[in-house]
Amino acid sequence: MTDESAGRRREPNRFTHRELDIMSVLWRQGSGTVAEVRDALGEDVGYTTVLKMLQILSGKNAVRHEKEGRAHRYYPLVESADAGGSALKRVMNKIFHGSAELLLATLVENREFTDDEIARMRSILDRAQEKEEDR
Amino acid sequence: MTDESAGRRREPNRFTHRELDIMSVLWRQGSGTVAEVRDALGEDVGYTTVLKMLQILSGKNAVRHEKEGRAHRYYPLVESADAGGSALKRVMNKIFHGSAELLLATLVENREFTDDEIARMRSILDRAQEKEEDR
DNA sequence: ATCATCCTACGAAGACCCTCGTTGACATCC
DNA sequence: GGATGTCAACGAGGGTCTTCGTAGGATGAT
Repeated sequence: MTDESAGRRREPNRFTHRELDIMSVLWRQGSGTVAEVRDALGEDVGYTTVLKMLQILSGKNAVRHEKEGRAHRYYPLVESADAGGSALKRVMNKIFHGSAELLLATLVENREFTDDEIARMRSILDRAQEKEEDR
Repeated sequence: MTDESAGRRREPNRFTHRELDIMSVLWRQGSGTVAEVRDALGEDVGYTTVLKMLQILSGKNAVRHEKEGRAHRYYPLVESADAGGSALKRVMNKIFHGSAELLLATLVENREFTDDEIARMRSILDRAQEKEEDR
């Protein structure tokens, strides 16, 4: 049975659970060798497991690697903002009926923010509105 | 190999892709029989597939069902806000380094909002700030 | 040279996900 | 009564995901 007929999506920038763990490390740290990524994952994952995941991600063109000594250093090719945009879209559509407001409301309900954070979030909205008015 | 030792998460309110499709229908419509859910999914999915997914979701206590004539009517037990909160947390932590601001910025970058929408989002932030000041 | 260490590469094991075919129950229509 | 249609239940098939064992190459120490 093919992916398509099985109904599986091959959306761009979509990662499996473990792939996302790995990408998360690379986004945070900019790059990493297998050993570095493995250390950064708090969990107890085998060395070859991490290597395998990075090889799979290479196959998907989500990362690239360069030789560094005897090892390889991996760099993310997919931007976190792109992956995040896809993920947010999916969450917004499937769970929040396509409503960004509902999404934002849930976000602020589940965490407390400082005044500063709220101010910065407000200015993000201000900028979006200015852009809107320019059109 | 158990789930735990395999490193798989059994996080609450976490759904597979297809499960989320089904839950999404139930959240939108409040409830549904197998046939109704199947119709609501735009895609071409077999009847027994939808039934099976609903049975799986029952096993996870994500839905419950009542007899209705010869059929069963399914109701969501998990709230969409709960599932959304978990999903947002995961996206925020894995992709946006735990930054809600970065998340919001990506959200507004990927979609254009009307003045009204932005105003309502702003008032969501206002309310969050008031709550903060009360403490 | 020999050994230990660190690395990549390969492939298989097993859990998981999603699919649907088949069966049997029950109702309705002719 | 027999044919038809709708339904739940079960289970198997095949793809995906994640794991790691093993092999083999390179490097450095003894």
